[in-house]
Amino acid sequence: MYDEVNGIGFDGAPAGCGPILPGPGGDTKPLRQQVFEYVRAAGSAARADVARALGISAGSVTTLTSDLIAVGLLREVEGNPRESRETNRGRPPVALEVVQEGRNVIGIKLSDEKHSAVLTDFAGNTLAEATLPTPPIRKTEAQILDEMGELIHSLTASAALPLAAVTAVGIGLSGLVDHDTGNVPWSPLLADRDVALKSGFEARFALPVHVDNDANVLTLAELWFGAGRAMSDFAVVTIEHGVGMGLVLNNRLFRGTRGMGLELGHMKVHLDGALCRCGQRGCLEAYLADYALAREASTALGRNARNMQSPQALLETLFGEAKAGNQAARTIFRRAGRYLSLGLSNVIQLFDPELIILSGERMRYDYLYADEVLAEMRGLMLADGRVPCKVEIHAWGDLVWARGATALALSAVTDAVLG
Amino acid sequence: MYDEVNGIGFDGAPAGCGPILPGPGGDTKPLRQQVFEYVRAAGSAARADVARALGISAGSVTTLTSDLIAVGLLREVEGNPRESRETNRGRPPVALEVVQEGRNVIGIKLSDEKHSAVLTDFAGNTLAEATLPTPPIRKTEAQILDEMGELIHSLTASAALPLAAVTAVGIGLSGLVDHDTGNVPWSPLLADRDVALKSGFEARFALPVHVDNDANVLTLAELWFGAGRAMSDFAVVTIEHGVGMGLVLNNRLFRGTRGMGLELGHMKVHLDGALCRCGQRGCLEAYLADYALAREASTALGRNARNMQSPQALLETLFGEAKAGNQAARTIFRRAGRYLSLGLSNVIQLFDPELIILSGERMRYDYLYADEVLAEMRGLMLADGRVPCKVEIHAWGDLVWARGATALALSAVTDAVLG
DNA sequence: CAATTAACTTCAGTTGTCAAAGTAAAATTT
DNA sequence: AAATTTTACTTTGACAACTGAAGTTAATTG
Repeated sequence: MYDEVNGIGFDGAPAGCGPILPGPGGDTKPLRQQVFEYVRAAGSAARADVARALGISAGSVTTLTSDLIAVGLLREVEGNPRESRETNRGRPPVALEVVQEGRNVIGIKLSDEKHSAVLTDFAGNTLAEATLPTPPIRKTEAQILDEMGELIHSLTASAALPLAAVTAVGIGLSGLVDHDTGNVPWSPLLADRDVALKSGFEARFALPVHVDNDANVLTLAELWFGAGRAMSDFAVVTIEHGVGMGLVLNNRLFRGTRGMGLELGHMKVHLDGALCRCGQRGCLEAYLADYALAREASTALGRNARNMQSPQALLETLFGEAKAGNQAARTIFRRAGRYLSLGLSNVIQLFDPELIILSGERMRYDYLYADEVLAEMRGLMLADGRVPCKVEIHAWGDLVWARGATALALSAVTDAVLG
Repeated sequence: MYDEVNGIGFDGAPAGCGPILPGPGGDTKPLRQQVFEYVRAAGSAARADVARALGISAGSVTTLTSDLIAVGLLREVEGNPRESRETNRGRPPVALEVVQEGRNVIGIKLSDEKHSAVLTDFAGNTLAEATLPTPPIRKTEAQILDEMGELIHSLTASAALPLAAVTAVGIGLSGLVDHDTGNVPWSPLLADRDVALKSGFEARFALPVHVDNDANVLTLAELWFGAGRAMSDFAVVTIEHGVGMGLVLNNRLFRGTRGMGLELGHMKVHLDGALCRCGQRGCLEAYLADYALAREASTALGRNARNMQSPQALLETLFGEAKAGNQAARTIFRRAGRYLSLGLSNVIQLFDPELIILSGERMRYDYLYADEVLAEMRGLMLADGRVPCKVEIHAWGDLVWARGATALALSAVTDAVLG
């Protein structure tokens, strides 16, 4: 267990030095795809803009775009050229845009009380939205597939599109989700373990599907449609029934090296601390998630186990009491806030992102994100010589999560069509 | 502070969707450099090996290698072809190797009691080693430069090389180090803040220099010369005077998005916990670093402030007592061990690496890495559906850290020569 | 109106890469 | 000993991607 100083591996065989890289080099996207993605990201862009942005010659852009136009992926925009440009001189640019018709995708966010879904076109425009209330019980794979079937049906109906017009589907749900295989080893929404959601879905609907953790899906929403679009590195922290996290490194979603990291909710913040629903002690979630607050609430509000309300309602009551000045209730939120500060400071200390986005329904309890909490968070960091990390609160609803799930499908379809 | 559901940015202007990527696309190294680096990584390799490994045609390899040979970066190896191959048939391969002469680099690891340095050639072979004892006091920039001057002199002298034969220098030291600018906002080794070490060094020695945090430098040692060579993602945790961490993601050192992340030592593991030398409370370091153990040691051993030994000696005494069965001493190590478990489980929970390497002088106190600690660490993780992360102990000496610093210089020189 | 400016197109030329054919050097078989 | 097989390497022609320069188009400006 204990290697000597200058042990094996450093002065052993003269087998060269430097990292041993596997297979062929990096994964740069082909220029054709870069052009397409630039145009989609910009909404619309002239060929000259593309050339400048990607640093390639104007000639190349002509070749690439004429190909993309021929294949029906891009088209020239009629009218209003040179809309908001500083100079009005010279030949007016011809804007290009994505042909959004024909390739539509669906994004679904599964929750315990209601599911949400969005249908968008290939340019990311929302065509239809749908929600479906659902009993807050753990479900079988068949039940979840039924519910998703309903959502898909109501989306296609309200957009007046046949199912065949949908190219791919993205799904986000909480729990441990293996994005690569589409398996769900464990989820609070599902009664069974190790559900092969991807293959089950594809067998049922004959549609390619991509599954991911809900925190990742929300992070994609920020990366594709929100504040993260212009930012190469940021973190998203969600507080809902549990505590989740998503991370973007170098403009790409980081999923952990083996596909399932970033379990912020189960980061330990106290040795032998509060009991978490995962069975361990001292998890951040055990101080912050709604069940953690709820179990303290029943003590603070003097309610016994018999006249128990739903955790949801209990929290609302607790929040009301705290607002009204109930000291016991206040301290519950106060402590949760301090643990949130601690968790966030650890995220910054370890990942050093440009921005942290706080999200989730629970962010409505403003005790949690009071300026006090943010100040405390900054106090818990080594500030030496670093620009303080920005923090934003985005208490967006489930439809934004569903939107993020479309990004999952959108990028997969893009890769498939342009690869 | 509170944005409405479906707030700004998600349904605002129709400005397209998807990440807005900056400048031109990804950073794939040119094939010529890939060939060179493959040969260096392999120690020596035939053209056919290169073709197979990089997945390019034999013709391309001929072109690229003949160019690299012409420029004097590679050469054919005389004699012993086909050394250890399964088949002996066919035309024997001609091995290629890096021309190691002519481009030498120096790596320096600065510490508080002794500095270490290594001189290597362009193939990473050690040509000379040097160490320099130094008083354990904070020094000015001039003093540190003087000391490095001594090291450089003794290295070049013992390798019988002129200073002009050294192409670049890498330096690793503890503290906050900005790798990009070469500034040191704070270091326990330096009396001043915001020392511009890179520019000071280059002004004095007229040699390009690259500075980094010592944990990063050790991580590079593992990536270039050690266990991490064949691994794309791993973490290194060091316990010395403080607690440090390095992380490799996708075969590359991850420095945090703004160049200074990964402060594992100041990850908070306890709200309002033990006082850390950074002035805050509850840092991991405050339970694990030698000063943390030392301050408990003086209590446990019944020594008062007057007959204080050096922290180093105090720790040795404490370790001896614990080995001998002193319960108070044992509990000190025991608790430190539990906090180590906690810190490691958090690293795994967040980054999900393939391997964690524990390193640093303090790893000799086997209480810290007893199987008990590792078992405890595993107990603190969500194990669901994941392969447990391997843990290795590498208690290597400072010369290995210095070796890692050469990697800093080596990769910079390689990029410069082959870009 | 011509001059200017900027967007876009065309096209010859360079570069990087491959596939296939050819050459080289060994072991193995006949 | 000669022929065959096997593997390594080189050469060559072809192709695709991209550039840079020249040319075309479409607007504004004076």
